[in-house]
Amino acid sequence: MSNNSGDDSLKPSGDSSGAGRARLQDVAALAGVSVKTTSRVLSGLRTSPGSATSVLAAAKFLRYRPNTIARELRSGAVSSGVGMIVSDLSNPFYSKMASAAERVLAKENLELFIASTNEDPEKEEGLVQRMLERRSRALLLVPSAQNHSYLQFELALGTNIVFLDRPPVNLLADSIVGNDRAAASSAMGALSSLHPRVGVIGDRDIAWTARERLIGVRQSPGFSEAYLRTGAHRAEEARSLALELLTMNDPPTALLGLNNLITLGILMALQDTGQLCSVMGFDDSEVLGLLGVSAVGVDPEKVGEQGAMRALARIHNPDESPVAIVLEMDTMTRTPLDKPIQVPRWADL
Amino acid sequence: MSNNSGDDSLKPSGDSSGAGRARLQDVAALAGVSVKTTSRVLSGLRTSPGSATSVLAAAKFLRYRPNTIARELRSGAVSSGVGMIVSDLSNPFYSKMASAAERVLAKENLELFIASTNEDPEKEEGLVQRMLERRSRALLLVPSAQNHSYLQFELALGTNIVFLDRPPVNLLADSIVGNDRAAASSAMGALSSLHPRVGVIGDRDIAWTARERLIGVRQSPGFSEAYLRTGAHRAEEARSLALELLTMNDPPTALLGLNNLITLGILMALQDTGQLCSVMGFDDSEVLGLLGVSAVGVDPEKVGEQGAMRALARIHNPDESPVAIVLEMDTMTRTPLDKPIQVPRWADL
DNA sequence: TTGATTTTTGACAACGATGGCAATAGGGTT
DNA sequence: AACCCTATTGCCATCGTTGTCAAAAATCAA
Repeated sequence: MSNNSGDDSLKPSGDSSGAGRARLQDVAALAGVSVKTTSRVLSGLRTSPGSATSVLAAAKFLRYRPNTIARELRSGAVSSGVGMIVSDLSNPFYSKMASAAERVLAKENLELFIASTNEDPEKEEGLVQRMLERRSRALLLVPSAQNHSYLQFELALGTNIVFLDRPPVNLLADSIVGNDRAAASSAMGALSSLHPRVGVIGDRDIAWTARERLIGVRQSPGFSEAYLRTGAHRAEEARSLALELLTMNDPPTALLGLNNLITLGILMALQDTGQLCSVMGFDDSEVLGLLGVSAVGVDPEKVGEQGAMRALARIHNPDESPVAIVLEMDTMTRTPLDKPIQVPRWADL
Repeated sequence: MSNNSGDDSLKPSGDSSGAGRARLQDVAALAGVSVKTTSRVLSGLRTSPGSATSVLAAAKFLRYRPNTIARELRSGAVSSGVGMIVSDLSNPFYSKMASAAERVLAKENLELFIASTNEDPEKEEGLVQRMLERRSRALLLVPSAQNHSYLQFELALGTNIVFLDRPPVNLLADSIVGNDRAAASSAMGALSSLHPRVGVIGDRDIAWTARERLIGVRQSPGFSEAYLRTGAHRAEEARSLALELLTMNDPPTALLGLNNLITLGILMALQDTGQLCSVMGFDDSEVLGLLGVSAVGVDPEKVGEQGAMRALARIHNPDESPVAIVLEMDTMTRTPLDKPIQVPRWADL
């Protein structure tokens, strides 16, 4: 009852670093009960009302905050965090994905660590390893690398890995992707049934989505290599490539942008030349909505949400076999595809 | 030398959960040295070449990965993660901020946890507490709450907290904010010197930035309450409010949007009515650039970057006194402010 | 060869929390 | 009053890693 006289191992004091924070032991000493009882009260297990009140009072007085690190170590060194690795967090496409995932995970009291590869495949494995060293409960991965066999061992160890937007290569794991190839094919088909010459601008072929879209476009009747330009990664690069196409002798009367930044570049080019041209783009956004540009793509929020749910499902039922979810891509038709897009040329004013 | 016969406490086996991962102890046993020597080799401390090679080989063979949780617990229960709490990760303004912070922190091998309050002040304290329970090295906070005295104690304990975009209330802590009031005032001044009637659309006054911008606008000569509408939080709400102003008997000839989503709503309204109207907006974005809308604001990447750097500085030198950095807001003039903005009315086609 | 010095090593204890289990206190029944 | 049964409690070990410190081994000088 009164072992609070002659205390010994109380070491918290005014150290400049993280010290000074109350530990369970400190709360126990103040409340006059054992550490274990304190732990029990704070985790809501059965205790006598007496110890409950004194422990709660002591905890409040000392502003006790449990130490997640210690708790996680004790309970099997499994973190309550989920790692997410995206290729570029500043791209709204991925940040929306991250946001949706965060929203889903927060409901289950799981936190989200985020890291960005900046499309550097070399960086991917390093970041993945760091997430694994943290013993994340799951990993949401927008892969940049071309080979994921390095994850085989982790997967066998029971790590939950979900691939977002792009499937794993040489690995059997959960994935949420869109049917990029078919969507690209049908977008190209729709445009080329209305236009004699359709220009296509594509990304560097680092990402799976970029490659799939290219394949789809090439498969479509009406496609011509002469009107294809690839290698654009930022909007500015796409702008130059679009200008190349638009200044040809027989310029295309429609342009297809194979991702959101590229489509932006196309619009900039149209603004530069003032040409009349239909446009269609991958990955919808506010700009496209406002300018009436038709778009095709998956909703990144849906990918993030489904990915997070997939991870939760796997956490709760680890022995399920991998599921590959393919989301249908929605086409949003705004300006009819035979009509040109108007981009205001404000710089002339 | 050969204590690998008659091993005892080796417990990793085919458990379905996180078990099965090699521990330092397993590597040590295989390499035939003590746990401590193993630890030393792996952290690059001086050892004999012999133990170094055998340990490294064993670690590689067993695919050993250090356990960050245990490591952090041992070294003072301080995490190598930095927490970031934003109001809305799906808003590009904040995701760019987060992206820039992540980039800076990654260079120092610090990870980033992200959580979103969705502008709910109630949620803020809970999320902050969870980050603190993780013993984050620092906290980057875009605050929603109106009072931060609850952080006084944490600050005294040596937690590094940096406020981003909005300053702390009732607390002395590092902050990186813009001079919203002055910028709003001068934007309003610029517009009203050219236009007889300037309409202003503002946010709900939950955020400090929203309140400051309103104050600035009100202080400016030429301001009229009759042409102010507030309470817009999403683009759609701003669109309705803008329509209200545009359908008045004496509609404004210029509109000022007090944040990025609002300005988007204004553009949608102009598209609806087809009216000629100048526009200026807070927080620059691609849409505004493409449509030639002038903008004023801080670069969110700069806020994120500076905030992260501030946190790093404080981690390295904890006894520094709090610094409040005020970033000048840049004005980006595109379409001259007396000229109307053209928003293509594609829906009529 | 001996002793002094340096290098390399391993036993042990910690970090802060929780699970297992035995000890104790409390309450009820005969 | 003696018993049993349950509710409550506290001791100890443990999670995986690293700091401390002293022992052991290797190196060097005389």
